[in-house]
Amino acid sequence: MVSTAPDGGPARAGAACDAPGRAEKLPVFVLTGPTGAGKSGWAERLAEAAPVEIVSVDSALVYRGMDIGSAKPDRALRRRLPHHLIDICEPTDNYSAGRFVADATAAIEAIHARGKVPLLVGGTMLYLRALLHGLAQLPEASPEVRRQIDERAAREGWSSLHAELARLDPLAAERISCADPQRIQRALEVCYMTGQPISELQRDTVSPLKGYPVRAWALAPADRAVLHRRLEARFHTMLAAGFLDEVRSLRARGDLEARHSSMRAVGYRQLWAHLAGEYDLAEATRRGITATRQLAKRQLTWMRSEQSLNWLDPDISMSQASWNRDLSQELRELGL
RNA sequence: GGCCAGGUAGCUCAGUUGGUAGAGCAGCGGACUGAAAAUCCGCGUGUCGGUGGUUCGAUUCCGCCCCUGGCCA
Repeated sequence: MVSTAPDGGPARAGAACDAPGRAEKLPVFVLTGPTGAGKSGWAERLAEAAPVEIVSVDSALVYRGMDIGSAKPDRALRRRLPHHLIDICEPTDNYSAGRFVADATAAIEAIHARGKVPLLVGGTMLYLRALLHGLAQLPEASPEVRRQIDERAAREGWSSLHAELARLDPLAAERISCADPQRIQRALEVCYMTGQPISELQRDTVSPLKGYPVRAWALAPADRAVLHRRLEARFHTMLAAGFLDEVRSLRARGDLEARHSSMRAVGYRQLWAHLAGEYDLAEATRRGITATRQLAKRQLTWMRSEQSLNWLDPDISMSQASWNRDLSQELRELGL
């Protein structure tokens, strides 16, 4: 039995919001949406007008040195308006949903303690769901256990490991495809480390945000073709801004490899492969744009299943202004 | 102008000894609990370039025409 990480569970989440003299908990705002929809710009405008601080919900922005290809808000902007959970680890690290929940919960509490409202901005939907709906108390990834599982997979094949999972945790095996190595590995890892089936451990989870009034919006063009055009243009803009050099210097560090999860991010992965000689720049560009579209599509699938979202179309003029006005008004009524 | 090779899904192509066709990619939908910008699952009707002929039946065989690429003039 392995002890779970001190993730800051539900018990801790309640404490910081009991700001002195305030009976009601301060709200948490969420602005999500597919990549390229314009979330950052909207968040920036609101943060200029209202007492909110931005908390990034993004699995790529956490990494230092990944700026252009991740469309990271620049330093000047971050100096002017506080942003949290950006540049908090090295691209050689493996950041995770568990670390995000801990970090985001701490950031939210700190912002509330300052008498401000956190504005969660980003499109990493696993992270957002983990925050909104909770994450089970599970052990962190163990490189050693994963290495052993990988070795067995190389010898016996993943279907054999899926069969083992079916013995140890029939429920999980039923949910997980025998062609999905990543989930088979994780489920087995948890079984080995805790002696319990992951499906059992996942059974009851509590949101770290339980008790906070949450207001959530999704920013997305109603027309998918509009988003596609924007994503293609943005990829070319990134290249013109030095994206390829950025990836070149990440490779030049010498300690990063294609297998690191940071280097599997959209765009980085394809430019890395190009620099490794797998295909030319035109092909890398084509593939990068395709991968971006596919990412946006997967994000939208998550968002459709999230009931609490209010949908906004960035192309309807004046809607941003009225959104700003409404929220600023709401915050004034809270005495902020 | 002549010869050759092609013209089949948005793209690259396979195939039908004549019974109106299927892969990869793209796209679309879905799943998702410490790698999540990850990892997986599902979805294939398209005048088979046009037109005439042979045939019960033509995308398939034959004639003519159009388009693309190559070679020769």
